[in-house]
Amino acid sequence: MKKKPSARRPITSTAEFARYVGLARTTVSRVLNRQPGLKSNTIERVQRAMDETGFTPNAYAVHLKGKSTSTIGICMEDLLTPTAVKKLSALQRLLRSRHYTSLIEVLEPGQSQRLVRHFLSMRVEGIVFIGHFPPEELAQRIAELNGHGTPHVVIDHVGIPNAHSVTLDRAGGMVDVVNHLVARGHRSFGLLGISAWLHGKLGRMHGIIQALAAHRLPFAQCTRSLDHLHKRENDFEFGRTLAASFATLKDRPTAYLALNDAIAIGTMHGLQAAGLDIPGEAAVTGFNNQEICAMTRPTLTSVDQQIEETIRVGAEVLLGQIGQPPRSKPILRTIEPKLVIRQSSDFQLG
Amino acid sequence: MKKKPSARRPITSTAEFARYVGLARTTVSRVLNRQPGLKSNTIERVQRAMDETGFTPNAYAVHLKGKSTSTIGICMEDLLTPTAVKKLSALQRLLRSRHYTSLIEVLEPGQSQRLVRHFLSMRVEGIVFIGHFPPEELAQRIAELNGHGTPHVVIDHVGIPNAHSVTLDRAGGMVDVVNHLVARGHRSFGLLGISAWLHGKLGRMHGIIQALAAHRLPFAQCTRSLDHLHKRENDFEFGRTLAASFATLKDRPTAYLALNDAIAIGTMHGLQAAGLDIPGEAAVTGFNNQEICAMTRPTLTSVDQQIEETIRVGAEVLLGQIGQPPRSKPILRTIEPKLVIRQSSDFQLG
DNA sequence: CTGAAAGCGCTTACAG
DNA sequence: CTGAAAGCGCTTACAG
Repeated sequence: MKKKPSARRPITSTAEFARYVGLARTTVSRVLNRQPGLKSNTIERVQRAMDETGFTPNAYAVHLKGKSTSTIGICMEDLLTPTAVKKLSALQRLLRSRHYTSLIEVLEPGQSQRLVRHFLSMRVEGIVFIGHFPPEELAQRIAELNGHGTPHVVIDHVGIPNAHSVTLDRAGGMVDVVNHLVARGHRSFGLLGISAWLHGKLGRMHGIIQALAAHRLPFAQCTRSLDHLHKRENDFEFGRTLAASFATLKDRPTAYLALNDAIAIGTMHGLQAAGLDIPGEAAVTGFNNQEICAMTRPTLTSVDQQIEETIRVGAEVLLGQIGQPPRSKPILRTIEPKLVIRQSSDFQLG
Repeated sequence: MKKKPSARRPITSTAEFARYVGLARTTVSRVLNRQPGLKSNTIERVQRAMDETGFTPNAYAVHLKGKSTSTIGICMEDLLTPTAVKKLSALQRLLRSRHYTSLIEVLEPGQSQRLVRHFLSMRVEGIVFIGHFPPEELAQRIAELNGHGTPHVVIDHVGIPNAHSVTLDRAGGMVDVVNHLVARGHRSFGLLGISAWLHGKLGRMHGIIQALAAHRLPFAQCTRSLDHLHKRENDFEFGRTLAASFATLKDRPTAYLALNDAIAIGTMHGLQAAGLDIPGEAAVTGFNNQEICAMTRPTLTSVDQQIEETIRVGAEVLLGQIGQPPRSKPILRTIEPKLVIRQSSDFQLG
């Protein structure tokens, strides 16, 4: 039976604690820092006293004496999307295994400078940005960190000058999707939410164009977008209304490529509500490969972001900078996503 | 155009910084701490110099001088379930608005003492536990914190001795579910994953029994559980196989109450695969009211946890302890969940 | 506003 | 192992 912790004022300094144990402050410090040349009896006495009193050395004093903080700042766009959270979770676990503590903060609009200052005042050894941020603001922060010599890595956000970054090759993902659908006999494609030409060569649009060209399918004739007809607020609803509009078209596409899983699922609902069979009369694909893809009817083909790999590489890029001279050129690493074929597209046309 | 931050060694102390600004260290400290009686010109000079150099005062030194850390430790069971993440997100936002910094950690099995020590060494002003933990271990940590006089609150986990806690009235949620289904004409209920008699009066089972009794429906005759037939690994699959087994029963229940949304959705798949119409031939309800409930076919009736309210109350309980003498009796607050009726159960039986 | 000084709780040589 | 001492980067009276 463990002794009940005393309800009196807790011990707050090594001096007080050393008096309690009956050892010198120096000796206690040595035990706490696992230094060699100590009698096992002494170590035990200190351990026991720590259990009895619950004493913990003040981290602020420890680090003030020059000991590295072993702390990494993680700046999140939000904690709302499953992929963002998975990245955070994977990163935190990985950092923890390397004995780093994470300082996790969600960036509120316009607060990036304040947030980075907070991280710096906590003397973090590096900062990770996960998600999408106002580009000029992020660029400014990266410039400051580079000026400071504080390591960083930007995950997901492509195109920030002088930023070390890790990005998903979304183009490659769409190439796989298009190849798969073409192999299943599809020649006409509805694009849902993929109207923006983002991310240059790593962007979805680039991949779609590239893949179609490789099959000698003219992009303009083979693809159709109705994004302009509907407002995107709730992704699921957006997909549903898009699908409803597509369903009324005379020569409607046989395959539907959605920006993400929620839009894809909404699309399936919309098409099914219009009496269309999936995948018999229409193939649908999502993006992100959330758990939910296995729970829909039919199950949804999607593109997996390879989050573990992304985070592994991100951490490598970040930790590789610690204690090294600053790099002159930004590091750019690309992650290849992976197509996961499920029922919603797995049907051979005519 | 902002000046490019200098690439030279950053300024790391007020002494150095004061020299840079051309003011006394004392004066700089006063500006940083927004103390009165300073010329606006002086304040501006310091501000400008901070922008130029990116200098941030060392938080470890600041707090060592006795300034409160304004830090709260948040101990999460995991970051895997949407509800857990929503709670974390809401809590962090709320604490931030009160000018508290969050230290977020995920508890790895058996590491609770180490984690709490880490929080204490960071001199947090309180600790929040979110999720379910090994009860004896959590009880031990709570005892230690009480001994220390460190404020805490336990969210979700009921029954920890001497813990201040906020819990969902799951019984109340199930009462609402049962009342709703009885009103729709149901008299026989399949229980999916709800075989354990957890949480006493706040537990689901208690609510189901209570509600059935109020309608003079004998619990033993009216409910059926097949949980023992299948192993619960993946909740969705668990629901699917449970439903398949229920479908083979001669006198199968007309309504199905699932432990959570994933099981409910699996159940819908299983029942539909057996050719049953939902809600025409079987009603299904979930628990947690995740976004996904609006994306299934049919959409899923579920019980909303009222996360914002839970977190609001949790923060109130925690922050209310700071700077106050320790309470002799633990605070227990209950949150009432809210039934959200959707298609999966919204059908009047014969 | 300046400047010198004390002290927060540690770690780390140093001499015994 | 002990004990006295210096110093990390701050804040806060205190005298000018």
